[in-house]
Amino acid sequence: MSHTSGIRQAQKQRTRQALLDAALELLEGQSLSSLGLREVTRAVGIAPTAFYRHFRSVEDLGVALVEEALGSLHPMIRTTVSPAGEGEERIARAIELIAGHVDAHPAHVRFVARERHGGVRPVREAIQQQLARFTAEVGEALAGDAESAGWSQEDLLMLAQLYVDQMLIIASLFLEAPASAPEARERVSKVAARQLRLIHVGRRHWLDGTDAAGNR
Amino acid sequence: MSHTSGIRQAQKQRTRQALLDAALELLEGQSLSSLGLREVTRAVGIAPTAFYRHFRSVEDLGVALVEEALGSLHPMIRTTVSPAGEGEERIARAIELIAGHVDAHPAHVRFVARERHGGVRPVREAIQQQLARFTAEVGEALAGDAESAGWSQEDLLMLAQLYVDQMLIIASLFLEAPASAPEARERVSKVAARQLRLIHVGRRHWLDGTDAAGNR
DNA sequence: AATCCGGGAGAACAGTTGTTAACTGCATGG
DNA sequence: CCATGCAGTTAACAACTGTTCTCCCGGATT
Repeated sequence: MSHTSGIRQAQKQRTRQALLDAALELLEGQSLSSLGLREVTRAVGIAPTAFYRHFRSVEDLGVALVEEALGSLHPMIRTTVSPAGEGEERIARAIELIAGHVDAHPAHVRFVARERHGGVRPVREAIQQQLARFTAEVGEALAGDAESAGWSQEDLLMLAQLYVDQMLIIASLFLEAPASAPEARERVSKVAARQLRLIHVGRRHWLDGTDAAGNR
Repeated sequence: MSHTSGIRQAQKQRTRQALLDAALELLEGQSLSSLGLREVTRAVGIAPTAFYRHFRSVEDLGVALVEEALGSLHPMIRTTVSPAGEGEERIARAIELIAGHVDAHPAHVRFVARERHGGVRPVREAIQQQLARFTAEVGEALAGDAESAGWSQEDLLMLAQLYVDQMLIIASLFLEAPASAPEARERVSKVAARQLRLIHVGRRHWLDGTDAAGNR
């Protein structure tokens, strides 16, 4: 049996993390499919062969990066989508939250945006899977909302998907807006807010023409 | 002077096209940043050094691929977005058109989706530039629409951007839905239609709470 | 008919890559 | 306290990369 504690295990996880960090940094200028095993170990300062003690391949490392980038983001969903409040205020808070996350973890965001449609199948699928989880969670959160009364499960999920995709788009827009240019950031915020607002308006009037409303 | 015609020029453009085609095919399983010059020439059947007669680097070839993938798509915009008709019908036609395009040129679509956030700067920028053109064109087309009366230029552009992004999302969804599974395709069509419909509803009620409407 | 031009071939270069094998040192469990 | 396990090292491998220089040959130009 292997204890979870101990100097040995701790050191292992430390170099493992170093590999992840180094890879993430190297990935700012290239895609995962061109990231070399030796390149990563060189950046960390260990022998190339030591890589195999932690990952079977660079693909494997990529999948681990997906978990690191998106795995810890799930709790954030509930605390953002679900709380009540006026629509306009919720939109502003969501955008602020996205901008803050991009500022805090730009490399993670870039990685996800890049590898979502990237050349490495397992990584692509891991991301899709995480995003599907997000969609399901957002769907649940939306279901608890008063504005979702009368909505079919199908419609709720399509709206959730719309929101999740929009989050990614907004995040990648913030990523491209240099942190040193507050004007660009503000422009992105403005446009993103309007888009979310339009979706919100569409949501409010979604059932207007339905039989359930009686008119038509 | 170099004549535009002649056996010589024709043959050159032929191998150039062969390079583009081979690259596009190789890119189905990897990203551009990992595509090797030799890899491409090997697939075409010419010496590695001959590559330089056509492109200065793989990056250069990538930019050319962007032009090939998106350049010829601009005329399609007007003929899709602008023609009048009932909203529901326009949505169905747009989705059909996207599905058809993905079926006809899957590799091109995959390339754009992949390299839009990919690791090669010049290619990324070329794509962004083309998409910006699309946004402007869609914006113009929307401006001529009766439903856009009273809309500010800013709002029109944010809606256009929303549409363009949505087109890409839908296209990449079709790409992932195997052409051999009509059920998956149908599911994508259904969800995409609902999303476009919701955006359309939001568009119709966008100005509802505005002073221009007199109320509130 | 003679010349020129340029797409392509060939060889060679210095580096790089992933992966193997056999090793060393040290924290760990009995 | 000693034997074991395992993170990390060193050396070596065949294969591959982008790029340079030199050459060749056939269509184009005069």
